[in-house]
Formats: sequence, structure tokens, C-alpha cells
Amino acid sequence: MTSMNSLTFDELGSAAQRDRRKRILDATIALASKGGFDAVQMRAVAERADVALGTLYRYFPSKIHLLVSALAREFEQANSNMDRKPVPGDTSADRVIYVLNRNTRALQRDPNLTEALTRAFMFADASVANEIHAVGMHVTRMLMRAMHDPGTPASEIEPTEQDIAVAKVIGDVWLASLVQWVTGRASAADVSKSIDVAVHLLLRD
Amino acid sequence: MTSMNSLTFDELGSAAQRDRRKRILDATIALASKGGFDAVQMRAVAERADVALGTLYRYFPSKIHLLVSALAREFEQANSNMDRKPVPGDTSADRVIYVLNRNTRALQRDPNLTEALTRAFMFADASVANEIHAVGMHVTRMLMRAMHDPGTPASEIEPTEQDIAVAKVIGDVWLASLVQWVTGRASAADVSKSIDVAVHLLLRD
DNA sequence: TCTGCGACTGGAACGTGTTTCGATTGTCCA
DNA sequence: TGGACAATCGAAACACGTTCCAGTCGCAGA
Repeated sequence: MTSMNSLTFDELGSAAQRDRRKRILDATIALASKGGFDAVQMRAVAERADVALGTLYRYFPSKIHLLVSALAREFEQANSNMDRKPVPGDTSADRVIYVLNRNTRALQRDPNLTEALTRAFMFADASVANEIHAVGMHVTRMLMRAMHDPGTPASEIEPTEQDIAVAKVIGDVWLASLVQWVTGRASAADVSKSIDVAVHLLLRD
Repeated sequence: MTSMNSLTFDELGSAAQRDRRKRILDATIALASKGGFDAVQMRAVAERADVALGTLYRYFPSKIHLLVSALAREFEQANSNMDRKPVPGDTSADRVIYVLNRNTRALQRDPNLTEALTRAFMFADASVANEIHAVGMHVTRMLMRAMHDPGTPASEIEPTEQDIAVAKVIGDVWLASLVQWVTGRASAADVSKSIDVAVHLLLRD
């Protein structure tokens, strides 16, 4: 049933297993941060996490699953950090731009890590649907919170069709820009500009 | 100098070489069409194109270069097909939607091929910049022609900053939608809807 | 026609993602 | 405590992208 999915935190029975999972993701992030996608070698991850190669594959059925799961964990952390304060800005557009730029800068601070995670995300195929979906939810949630009044608890927002459509387009543009930045086809300024343009075109209020 | 780029059609001296290049790209398309990204195996391409493995690598320095070059050739052909007739539709938005839907349907008719080409495009790194750029130009050109009056020769259009920004966003959304379709995260209808939404939000005239 | 040189061939070899499997360890139930 | 069963380990093996090399071919210039 779950044979082709990564083992999630909650599915893991024992503390030792949750710890193994954490060690694996930590090792993944560390290696990615040091040398990007290519440096995340399965043997290296296993060794650094102090786990056998076969075990690594039991927890994450492929390198892509592993990296996308790491991305999901990063987004989750970022989201819960942001939940602590209301988003500054007077308009939807301002707040969305603020949030995206803030996250973009955070990503750009660790280019190797971002390259690794982004490339994995883009290369993922249908078998990674669950992990990808988790990432998508985090992004949508972040944008929804920014689009609505500051201080609104995320759980109480009920987005309109239009909201969702707009968030989807903005998310797409953000991701496409990041991909271009990661692959050296766009500068950091270009990414910022793209977001600005897209948000202002989409959220003229 | 050109050591890390694919050999382009014009760079090739002899007819035999141009023919080799064509055979390689044909073999690539055929294999991709049959089994997608994974089926495009370098040994298989070489064998089918009746070329030694080393020669294949002399023409295209990696599998990604190969597939992105194939994508560029496909777009080039599609573009020159479309140049034969004016784009139907009364408004920019209508014409852009028409063109994108037409191309989307064409891509969806061969899901394996589309999967192979899209994934390669998304996975490409900085070393594939030239090939990627070629693809980008074809897409931009296609959108520019659709945004302006039907019948205008592509060479005579002088796009404004705004035009370019809008085309960029639309291109990003189109690509992101295709990626989602390829990976089973969006249906054909979803792709169509995304394009509709993005174009109507961006080209309200 | 002969010569030299770059292109091409066939095939071996290497690296890394992935699979497999027998031996060992940990855990939980009787 | 003892035993069963799953999880983990250690290590070999496989697949495919990529590199390398020695030999052959084709062709332009002498």
C-alpha cells in the first residue's frame, strides 16, 4: 500500500525510527547545502545518517522522494516560523510580495541547497505525487495567509475560487523563476522582478 | 569553445554530418514517443541512429542536451507551421489562448514524448543555457505573434516592456501547467483552465 | 595517387542510483 | 525468559549515463 511512498513522520512507530528519519533528512540537507544535487549521493547520505543503504531506501524509495521530502520539511518549518507574526503590508499585493521575497532571499542564502531541492521538485514524476502535494499545500497556505488580512489564523480563511486561481498562478511563476535562478538563467534581481510583475498584474486592488 | 554545446545544424560541415544529426534527433523523438524519458537511453539512441556512442556524445554532450535540442526542433517546426496562417481570434487574449491550447493539445496527443521533453527541459542546468534559450525564443515568438494583430509578420512586431513581461508570465504558467500534467498532478482540463485564468487575468483589454 | 588528419567505430571501463539477499539485531508477545 | 517476526545491516550486483581509447575510415591538400 504505502510501498512506493516515503515513510512519513507519523507513520513511524518507534522513537528510534523517527530519529532515523530525522538523521536521514538532516544528512540530506547537509550534503545538499555543501554540494547541491550531485553531492546528495545515496551512499553518502546513508553513511552520514549512520544507516544502511537498504534502510535509506526503505524510508525513501528514491533520491527524488528523499529530496522532495526534505523540501517539504523545510517549508513546514518556514511556515510555522511565519505563523508567529502577522504579515506586514497594507494590500494583498504588498503582503504577497513581502512573503515571497522573504522566502526567496532565504532560499538564495543557500544556493546549493536550493538547487538540490528545486531540481528534485522539478524532476519528480507521478510516483512522488504525495510528497509534491505536501509541498504545494505549504505554498498555497503561505500565499493564502498573505492575501488575506494580517493576523487572520490560517485555519479560518475561506478562499474564493478567484483567490485560489491567483495563488496558483503566482506559485507557478515563483517556482519557474526559482528554477531559472537555480539554473543560472536569471539573477536574484530577475526573480524579484518577476514576482513583482506577476503579483501586480494579478492583484490590482 | 563550443566544446560544451550541442552541435547545431548550421555548424555541421558536411551533408553526412547534418544527416547524422537528423538521424540522432529522429531516434530520440521515436524512443521518447514510445517510452518517455526513461526509454531515451543513450545506447539505444546511438544504435537506432546507426551511430557510435562516442559520436552521439560528440554531437550532444549529454542526454539533457539531446532532449532539449529535440524540443527546440519540435518547437521550430510547430512555429513554422503556424506562420502559414494568421491567428484567429478578436482579442489578444483570445488569440493567445487559441495558440496555447492548440499547442497543448498537440503535446497531449503524445504524452510520452511530452513527458520526456518537459522533464529534460526542467532538469537542465546552466550548461544547457544555449539550447534552453533557443526554446524560450520560440515560445516568446509564438506568444508575441498571437498578442498582436493577426497577419502581422513576426519580424515586424516590436513588443513593449509590458508585452514581454506578460508573455514571460504566461510562458511560465504554461510550462508549470505542462509539468503538472506530465507528472499526473493536473488533468488536460486543468491545463486548459490554468491558461484561461492566467491569460484573462493578464490580458484584460 | 599518396599522405595526413580529423571524424567515426566498437567496446571496455567507471560512477552513482537502485535492487537484492543472507546475516544480525531489536521488539513484542506468550 | 524464550521465540517469532520485522527492521536493519553489510555487501555484492545490476543499469544506465558518461568517459576513454585504439583502430579504421573519408577526404582535402600536396
